[in-house]
Amino acid sequence: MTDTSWLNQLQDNGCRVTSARRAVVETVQGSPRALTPVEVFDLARQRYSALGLVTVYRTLEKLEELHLIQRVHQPHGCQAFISAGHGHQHLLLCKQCGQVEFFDGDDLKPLTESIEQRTGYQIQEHWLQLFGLCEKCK
Amino acid sequence: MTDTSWLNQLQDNGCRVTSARRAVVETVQGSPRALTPVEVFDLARQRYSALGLVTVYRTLEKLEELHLIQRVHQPHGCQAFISAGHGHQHLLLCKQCGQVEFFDGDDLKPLTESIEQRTGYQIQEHWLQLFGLCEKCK
DNA sequence: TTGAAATTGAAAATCAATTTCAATAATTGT
DNA sequence: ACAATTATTGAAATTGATTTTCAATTTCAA
Ligand SMILES: [Mn+2]
Ligand SMILES: [Mn+2]
Ligand SMILES: [Zn+2]
Ligand SMILES: [Zn+2]
Repeated sequence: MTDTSWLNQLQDNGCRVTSARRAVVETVQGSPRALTPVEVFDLARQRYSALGLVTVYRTLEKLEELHLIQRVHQPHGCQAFISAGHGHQHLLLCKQCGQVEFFDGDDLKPLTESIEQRTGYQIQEHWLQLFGLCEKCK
Repeated sequence: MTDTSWLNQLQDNGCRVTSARRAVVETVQGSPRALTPVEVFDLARQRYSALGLVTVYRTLEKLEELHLIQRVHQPHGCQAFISAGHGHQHLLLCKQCGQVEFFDGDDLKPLTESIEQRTGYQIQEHWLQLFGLCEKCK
């Protein structure tokens, strides 16, 4: 996913390419950790100083609709966003520095089937998130 | 966990037993689904009509401190609370009616060890949540 | 180049959550 | 039972995040 590609996808969905959007897109796309709207605002203004916070909210909303970013839920808050993972992936977060990694290969089928039998529920989705310390922080 | 026990635990931690707290405790404790502060407010006022929303927030805060309730994160929002699970348990939520069940017996050790090797992270915690349809709703 | 349509940021409005505070209610010691 | 002490209360004000409104500007297809 390159910078151009995010802007292209916006364009393909009837959006116009503007300086404000470029600044937001470049900021969020390059971040190794999840950013809140205000953090995006502060960082993106270094690229385009006339940027308004409202446009940050509006752009994040569009990027989330297109599944280019995703919301990250954490004990401290659930307002931050990160570049979306690809396919079936889950998040691994460093509790120290906030660095985000994606992983895949989790197999929850045995677990969910056993729980379906025990509870009578039909399981459709799961949320899985790991927390720990990254190589630098541990 | 009976009603008395929650109020006793509050009392043991230096809190007084009041009508307002009784109403909030009885409401949250008896709920099969997660409730937001405003939902607690509306339901608890049927028991004690003079209740204030501020007291709901304050009581929920205390109950969470004592680990008697826990916050439930969902796609639509992360403000709701439910009676806490016991020991190492995770949530199973009905997407239709919101009914909450707890389950245990998940074994993520093989997965986390493999991810520790792949990523160099030291994994400390995990969040797991299942979504689906309960017996009645499916 | 032109003009329609999307986008912008400032300001106002909304909504959830917290703080302040004087009045009230629960406990403690008598 | 009865004060005296202290926690608790709800109303109102405040804060902080997000959304809406709107007139001015910018983008882009023709
Ligand atoms: Mn998975
Ligand atoms: Mn587990
Ligand atoms: Zn780290
Ligand atoms: Zn259900």
